[in-house]
Amino acid sequence: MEDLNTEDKIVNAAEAEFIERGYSGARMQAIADKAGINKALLHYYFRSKEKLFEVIFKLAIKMLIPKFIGIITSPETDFFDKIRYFVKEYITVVMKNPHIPGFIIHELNSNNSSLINVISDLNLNLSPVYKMIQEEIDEGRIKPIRPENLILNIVSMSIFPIEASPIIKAIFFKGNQKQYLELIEQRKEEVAEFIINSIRIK
Amino acid sequence: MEDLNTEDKIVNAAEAEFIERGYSGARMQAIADKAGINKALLHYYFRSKEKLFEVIFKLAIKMLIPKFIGIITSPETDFFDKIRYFVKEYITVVMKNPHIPGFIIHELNSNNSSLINVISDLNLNLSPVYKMIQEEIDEGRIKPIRPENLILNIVSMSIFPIEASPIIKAIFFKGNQKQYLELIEQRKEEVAEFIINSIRIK
DNA sequence: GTCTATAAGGTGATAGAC
DNA sequence: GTCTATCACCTTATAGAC
Repeated sequence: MEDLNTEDKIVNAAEAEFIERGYSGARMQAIADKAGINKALLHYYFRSKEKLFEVIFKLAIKMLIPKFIGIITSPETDFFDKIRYFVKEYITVVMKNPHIPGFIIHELNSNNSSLINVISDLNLNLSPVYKMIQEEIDEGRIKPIRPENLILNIVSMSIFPIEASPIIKAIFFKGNQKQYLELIEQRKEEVAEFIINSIRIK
Repeated sequence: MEDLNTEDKIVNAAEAEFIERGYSGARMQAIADKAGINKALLHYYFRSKEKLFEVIFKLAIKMLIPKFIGIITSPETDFFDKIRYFVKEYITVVMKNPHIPGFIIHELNSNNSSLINVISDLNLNLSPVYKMIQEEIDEGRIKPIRPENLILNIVSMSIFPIEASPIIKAIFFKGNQKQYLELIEQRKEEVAEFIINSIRIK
C-alpha cells in the first residue's frame, strides 16, 4: 500500500469508505486518513466529493456486472457445466466484495442523479446469453423458461444471501460466522444443482 | 394524511425519508417539511434523529421479516401450494415496499451499532418451517435439501429482482418500467414453479 | 505535490415565547 | 403542543505557504 502513488492510495481509501458508508455517510476526512494523506490533496486530485464518488461507483459496477457476462461465456461447452461454473465463480467474486451489491443498489435508489447511466453505458449485450438459453430449449434439453427469469434466478440466489449476510447470519445461526461461511461454501455447488434440477428434461 | 395526529404524521414522513435516503442521507428538515410541521417538533416527540431512526428501522423490519413466517404457516395444506402461496404473497408485499430490503441491508452494513439486535429480538422461530421441510423429505415427496438453502433460494428469488430494480430494468429493458412490471407479475407464478420443479420427486 | 489554516454553508439540537 | 430564532458543531472546499 505504501509504494502506491498518491492517486491510487486515494482511490483505494475512497473505495473502502464509500462502499462501507455510502455517499452521504462517507467523510472526506476519513478517506484522507485511510490514504495517509491530507484532506486538501483529495480536492487537488479529484476536485470534489461527488467527482471522487463517481470514480468509485464506476469501479464498483465494473467489479460485478461485466464479470457476469465474462463468466457466462466460459470455456465449458455443456450448458449445465456453464451454470455450475458461473455459480461457483460468481459467489466467489461476490464473497470477495460482499458490500458492493448493497452499495450499488442503495445509491441507485437514493440518488436522484444519473448514476443509472453508468450501467447503460456498459452497453451490456445479453443476446448471446439469450440465444444460448433458447437453443437449449429448442433442442429439448431444458424446459421452456423465459431467459430473463432464468438469469434473474441464478443471479438472485448467488448474490442475495451474501448481500444480506447480517440478517441471514442472525436468523439462521444466531450470528455465528463460521456456520454462515460453511453455508455459502456449500451453496457454490448446491445452487447450481438446484437450478439444473429445475430446468433439466430427463 | 391531514387528519392524523402529529406523532403519526412524523412517523410517516420519517419512514419515507429514511427509507429513501438512509440514516446519513436523511435530513430532519426534510422530514419536518413532509410532515407539514416544524423541525423543533421532531425533537419534542422523538428527542433525536437517532431515536427517530430506531423507530423507523424497527417498523421496516416488522414489515418484511415476520410476514415471512406468517405467510409460510399459511392455511394451505399441500406443501407445494404453500410455496405457491408464499411466493405470490411475498413478492406482492415487497413490491409495495420495494426500498425496504435495500434500506435494511445498507443500514446493517454501514452502522456499527447494535441494529442487528432488532432482528435477534424478534425471536424468530424457524423450527416449524424446518420441521415441515424435513417431513416432506422423509416422506419422499421432495428431494433432500438443507432447509436453510431452500428457504434462502425462495427468499432470494422473491426479493432480489425487486430490490435491484434499477439495475434489472436497465440491463434487461433499457429502463422500460412497463416491461419490468410485467416480468415481476409473471414471477409471482413462475418462481414457485421453478422451485417446485427443482425439488419435486416425480 | 503537499501541507496548514480558514472560509462558507449546512445540520442536529435547544431556548424561550405563545 | 407548536412556533421562531439561534447555537454549536461538522463538513466540504479553497487560499496560500512551502
